[in-house]
Amino acid sequence: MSRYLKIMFSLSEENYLKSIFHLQTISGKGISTSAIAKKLDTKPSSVTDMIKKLADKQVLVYKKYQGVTLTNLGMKAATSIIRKHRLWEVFLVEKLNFSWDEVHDVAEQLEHIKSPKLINELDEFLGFPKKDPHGDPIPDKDGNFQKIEKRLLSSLEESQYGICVGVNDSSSEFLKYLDKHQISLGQQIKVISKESFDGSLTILINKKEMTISHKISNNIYIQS
Amino acid sequence: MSRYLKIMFSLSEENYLKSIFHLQTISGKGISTSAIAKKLDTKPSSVTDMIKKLADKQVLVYKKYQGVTLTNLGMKAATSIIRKHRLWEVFLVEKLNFSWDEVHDVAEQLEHIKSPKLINELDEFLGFPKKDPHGDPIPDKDGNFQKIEKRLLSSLEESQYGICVGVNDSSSEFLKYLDKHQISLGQQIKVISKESFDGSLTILINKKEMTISHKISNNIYIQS
DNA sequence: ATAAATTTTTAGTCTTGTCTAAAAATTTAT
DNA sequence: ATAAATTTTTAGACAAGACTAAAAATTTAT
Repeated sequence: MSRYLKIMFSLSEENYLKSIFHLQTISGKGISTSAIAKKLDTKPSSVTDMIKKLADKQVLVYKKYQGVTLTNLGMKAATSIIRKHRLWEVFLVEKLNFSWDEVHDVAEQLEHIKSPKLINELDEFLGFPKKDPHGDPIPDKDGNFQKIEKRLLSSLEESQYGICVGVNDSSSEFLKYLDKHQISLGQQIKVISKESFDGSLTILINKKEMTISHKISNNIYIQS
Repeated sequence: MSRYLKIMFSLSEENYLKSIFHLQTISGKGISTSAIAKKLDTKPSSVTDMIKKLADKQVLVYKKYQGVTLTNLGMKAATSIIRKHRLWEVFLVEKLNFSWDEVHDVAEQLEHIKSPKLINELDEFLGFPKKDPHGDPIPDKDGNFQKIEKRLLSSLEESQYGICVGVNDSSSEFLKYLDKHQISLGQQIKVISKESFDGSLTILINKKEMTISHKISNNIYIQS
């Protein structure tokens, strides 16, 4: 048997776990109180309180003033929430006519529904998708997911190219920008020139040339 | 315009609204504090507190010691929650292989998801169903739903018959009982004899005779 | 290496929704 | 019609999760 009892998490606890997981996949190190506070749009003092609760529940390791790290248990819990979030996103886009910039808020709610049968049946219903509408990998039932080696578009040099495979910023504003300029997943992007002064790129996409700022290219993931 | 601002309800408030609505459709009169407490498995004192809050929000009328009645606003809010609950039940049974005794707990969670687009798209995706898996009518976008004139099986007399159109008790135990004895929606049921002493019925269903207690026949709805 | 700035934690408060115990009102019974 | 039983409300407390303000620890700067 893999576990004796399923620990239950409150809505708030789940949001903390998810945020810490995301911060951890980017920055490796122990995650600071203030980083979590910023991500969750709350106060550092509130984070300290919650961190203690989660440490008691064995999902993370906490040493005063030194930030936190998820334990294996915490990683599993976080992955399970992310699996739910991304499967619901696929459902919303593929079955319910949502566009990729509309799914996030609803998926944030749906990810907290507790029912193992629900999520596994949904997975099957959707044909066991491997990626969500933003190109992010969907963990399977056991929490495993393919690490796609992706780079930021901003890291490409002149005359290099790649396929757009994901976005870093999933905000509605950014996704609408991409739609407006007809940039979507799976498209080939070639760098025509790179401006060293401000990092802006002139790219070839859809047989059209366009110039994008560093802020844009720094939020688009590509694969070679 | 039908309204200027959409009032938001907490999870708890929504559960109160739904319970009061259900109690009101059965017993007509003002709903007592203790009836609500029983339905929600909570204490009367807690109910009094919540009732005051809901009265402030104009969704019900409350006079001390006299029970409560939903206002039109409250009816609308309750109907909207019931619409969501029943649509999700259809989804679970028709798309995700849930049986009718498994849907309730999950639908209780899903009914609180807030997104008008989500529920209207789901409605369309399911082909605008008119009834949920237990035979209960699904309110449309505007809150209207067909009142099906249904009677309790227990009210039938000898040699009368009807079609099974719904259940009063949606508990998993009761639904499993029905499954085990092959009683399902749409089936014809004929009363062979009625025992006046304990109200038990001998019925003909599926070309088979069987005897059921009053408690069972009092939880099955039929239509002539 | 010590002072200044920043970050983190603590202590105490607030809100939501619940509870218990006791008081008040209502209903039922004699 | 008054007493007894029941129901409802009030008052005060508690847990979760957040906040503010102040104290403590750490990091940065001189």
